[in-house]
Amino acid sequence: MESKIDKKEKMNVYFQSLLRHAGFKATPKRVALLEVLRDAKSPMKTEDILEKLKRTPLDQATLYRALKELKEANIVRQIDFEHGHAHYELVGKNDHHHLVCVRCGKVEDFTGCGIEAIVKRIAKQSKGFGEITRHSLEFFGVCKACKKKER
Amino acid sequence: MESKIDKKEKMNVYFQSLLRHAGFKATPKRVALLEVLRDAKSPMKTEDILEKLKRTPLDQATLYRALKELKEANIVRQIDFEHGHAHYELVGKNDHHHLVCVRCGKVEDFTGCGIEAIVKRIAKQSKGFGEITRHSLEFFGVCKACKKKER
DNA sequence: ATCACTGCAAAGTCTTTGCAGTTCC
DNA sequence: GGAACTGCAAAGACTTTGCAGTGAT
Repeated sequence: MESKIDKKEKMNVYFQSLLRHAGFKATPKRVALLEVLRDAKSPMKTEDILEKLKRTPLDQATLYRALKELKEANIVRQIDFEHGHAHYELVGKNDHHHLVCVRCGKVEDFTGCGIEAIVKRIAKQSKGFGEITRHSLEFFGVCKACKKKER
Repeated sequence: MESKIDKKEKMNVYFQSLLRHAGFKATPKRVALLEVLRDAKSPMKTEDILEKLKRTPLDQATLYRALKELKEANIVRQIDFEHGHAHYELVGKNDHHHLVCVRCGKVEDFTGCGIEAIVKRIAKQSKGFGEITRHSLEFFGVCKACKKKER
């Protein structure tokens, strides 16, 4: 179990340095926030982030401010699952999207979608845009569990 | 100019029949709403829809209710440009997405992105999802006009 | 010591709901 | 006539802002 502790410690240092390099102060709360996002299995909504941070309570205003700045620094990504509120995840690999169940909200990751070629083609074909920096791509459907309950 | 009038008249009839076939009543307000969306050059926010409908004033609650039902009937599509509010457009061709300028909000259409192959592959590879009904795909960048103003 | 960060309370924006009255079929 | 639609007012959900105090470098 020592290795697990070590890992967490190392990650703290990593997040501290990540924050400092982006021009932020490496406060315990921001490090804790990044740890929560790191440990999430899918993008989180603010309510769940605050719940997870109950040991280092964080004000919602502070959370929203931190998330906004982390987004601008490209450390955190905001995602819209059409649930009426935003979800957030750490920026990791780029080619990484989601399948969302429209019934139960379940989210499954999908990597390697190979959309880069499309992005390149669009950038070339577009008359008004010279630069495409980012794209949103989420898939919506019905998961097998919900499909089963159908009848 | 008569042909233009004819077209509008025909479209009224078309929208009326569209509404009725979907199980709605073909009220003048709903037809007018669909006409506004039809005439839009890019997806509209509710504020602009209400402004366009000033000749047949529509309550915002009624608008939101109508849009919700039209979405469920797959007559209207809701789109997220990350502007803090939803945009709506008529469902037309399916393979149709947008380039959004993150500075000025300008929207350019893009057709023929060819994502169907990706969707098929994802549906096949996914363990938990048997059915993918829809996807969101928007591109964000900086338009040439904003790029010019940069220095 | 300074400037970023934080909490608290309030406000802001977009969207939804309850209910009574109206309109379409 | 009845179910769907509408307007009005209020509430609800999510997010942002102002300001005074705290903490990291």
